[in-house]
Amino acid sequence: MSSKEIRKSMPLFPISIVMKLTDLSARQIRYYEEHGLVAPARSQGGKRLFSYQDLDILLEVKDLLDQGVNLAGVKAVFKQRTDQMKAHVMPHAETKKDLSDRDLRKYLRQEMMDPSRPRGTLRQGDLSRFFH
DNA sequence: CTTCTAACA
DNA sequence: TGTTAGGA
Repeated sequence: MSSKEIRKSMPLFPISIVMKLTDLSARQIRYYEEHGLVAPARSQGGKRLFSYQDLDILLEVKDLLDQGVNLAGVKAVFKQRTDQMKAHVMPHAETKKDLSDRDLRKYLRQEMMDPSRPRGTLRQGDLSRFFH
């Protein structure tokens, strides 16, 4: 790992700072952590210490949420991204999930707008569940 | 005083 | 998500 990445993952700020920088409530930040979106380090006293990397992730989560994507959608976006990285490092494995963030969101919106799709029915496996 | 977990008039 | 209780 590069020294740059090491610094970006360095545990630096408490939740109060992250709240101001992301405009997210402590409740939301902890909630997103529960869902595995971020994994802040802990101080000896058990307090969360966020890195620039955590901050970056939280800012994007905030952005996606503001755009109407729900938590499942945010997870999908991140998963797609990690899968893409894996495919980059291990080109051999199946090169299926190489969609860009834009393409994925475009696809999801398209599905959501489909008139033939029964509205107001948020069942499991339904793509509309990635939105509001 | 700040943050944490757990829980819900 | 907000809020609150009870601790650390």
